[in-house]
Order: sequence, then structure tokens, then C-alpha cells
Amino acid sequence: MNYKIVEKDKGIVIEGIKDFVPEHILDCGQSFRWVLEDDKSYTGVAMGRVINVNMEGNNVIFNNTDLDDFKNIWYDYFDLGRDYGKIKEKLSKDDVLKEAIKYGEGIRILNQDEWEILISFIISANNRIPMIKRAVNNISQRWGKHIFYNGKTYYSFPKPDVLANATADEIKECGTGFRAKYISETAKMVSKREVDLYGLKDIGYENARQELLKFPGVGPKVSDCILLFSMGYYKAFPVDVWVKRVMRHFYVAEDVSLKKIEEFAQDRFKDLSGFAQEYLFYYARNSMGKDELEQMSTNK
DNA sequence: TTGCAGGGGTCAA
DNA sequence: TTGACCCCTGCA
Repeated sequence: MNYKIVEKDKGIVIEGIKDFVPEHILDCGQSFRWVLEDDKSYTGVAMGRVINVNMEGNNVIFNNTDLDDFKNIWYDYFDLGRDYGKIKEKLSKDDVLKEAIKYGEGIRILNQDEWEILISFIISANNRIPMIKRAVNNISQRWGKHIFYNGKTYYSFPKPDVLANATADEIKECGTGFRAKYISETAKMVSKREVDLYGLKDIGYENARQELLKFPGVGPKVSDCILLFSMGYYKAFPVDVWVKRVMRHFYVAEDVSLKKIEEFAQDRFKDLSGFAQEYLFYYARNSMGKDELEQMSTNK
């Protein structure tokens, strides 16, 4: 990649990076643990650490890390080894994607922790983003480890064994609602290794998906999110309400099922389906109104 | 002020 | 294929 990594006081600066906009990456629905600060930077908890990300011109500044952690953790987490320019070039052959990419040009798909993403997306079912964030935060605050940064206390996401030992009622108290029993049961299954969660990235998309569907609270959409956001299966195309709206608006008829929409996208976008999904999601959610999207398009 | 619909789906019938 | 589901917010 054509950028330069420079060490600075308590942080790292990447000079001249392309295809990296913190807002696009951290506010496109793939992660629930980032907070927008007054100075427009983002502070997040991931991989048991706190990191702050800011953008100045063509430079991205990572505060509260060092070169070792950057190489070992954040380089992979922020997917910095991938050429998003090439991905965008390929996807831009599609007219709708070309437009969508203009809105989310700096999107990257993070490589997040499988376990945290599994639980976070169980919580996401029939829920709203602020509520999801609150529940994940509450769980972390109750069972995670303290991390101090910049005068504030942050909390890591607790390990499977810890949540497996919590009761469903305690999990419900964190604001998870009817999903509490799913989380409790899932934590026990992971803890007992009934499913080898951390081995799923090596067994292929279809197999990994079948394994994920064994967890209560994990259906087609949630499993696709886990596959895409934590396991590197870029063929996955999660169809949530926004993607459904944008797909029906631009590509398929109004009565096409969610399963058919996914198949249509995977046939069209192949191994780049997951990237296409993120651009479309961001585009639909940030630049088009719900009503606008639900009007039928004329140029199918 | 109160009441009600609905939300990044999944489960059970 | 359809309704229930926690719980909070937005809007009559």
C-alpha cells in the first residue's frame, strides 16, 4: 500500500493513506463500540484496548498505541493491507454502486473479534443502534475489565466463560430484553466449545454459516454479519431493512424474498458482496430517506 | 399527558 | 407464513 507509518508520542500516524475515513468506517453499522468525540475523533474499545482515531488532511492519527500493537493488532483490525481502491474500481462498474461509493468512499470492513460480534449481533435483532450500543456497553461495564484512558474508564468486552457464568436475568438487566436467554445459551455453548467459534474462519463460508446457525438468536442475517465483520467471509451479504429497501429500489422487484435478494447480490457481486453491502447500507441510510427508497424505481 | 407503533430479526407454531 | 417478543423513542 502506498502510505507511510510514523511513530509519534503515544501514537501512530499514517501519512497519505487512501480509502480511510473514520466516520465511514466506524459509523456504518459494523461496530457498536465507538464514540464520536467533540474534536470529531472516534474513541473505541476493541481487542481489550482503547484507541482513538482522528483524521487530519490525508493523515490518520491513532492515539494510545505503539508500533508493536499497531503492527500486531490494529493493522489487521482496520484491514490496512487491503487495496480498497481496487475493490471500488471493480464495484463501480455497477452504476448504483458507483453512486453509493461516493457517499462512503472511506469505508473499510473491520476484522473484529468473533465472540464480541456474535453477541453484539444477537442483540441487534429487532433493535435500534443506540439501544444495541447501550446493551453492549452495559454488558462490558458489568463483566469486562477496566481500562483507563484520557481521564475516563472504559471496559473491555467480557470473555465467553464470564458470560456463561452469568444468569439470563443478569444479562437481561443490561437492556438486552428477550435476547437475554439467547445470549446466555450462546455463551454456554461457546464456553463448552459445542461450536469452535474461533475455528470458523478456516472452514469455508457455507460450513461456518451452518455452525453459526446453531446458536439461538442467530438467523440468516445475523450469521452473515458475523461472517463478514469478524471472519473475513466477503461473500456474505447481510440483508437488513436498509439493504432490503435499497435493493428493492434499484435491483429487484418488491415481492422478492430476503433469501433471493442475498442470492441476487452474491451472483452479481461475487467475492465482493460484503463490500458492496456496506457501501449500499451506508448510502441508503445516510443519503436517502426511507420514503424515497420505498417508492418503486423505474430503472430496474 | 398518554398511548401506540415500530425498530440492523429470530423463534415457534 | 405469521405473530410475539424487551424496551425505548418519536409522534399523534
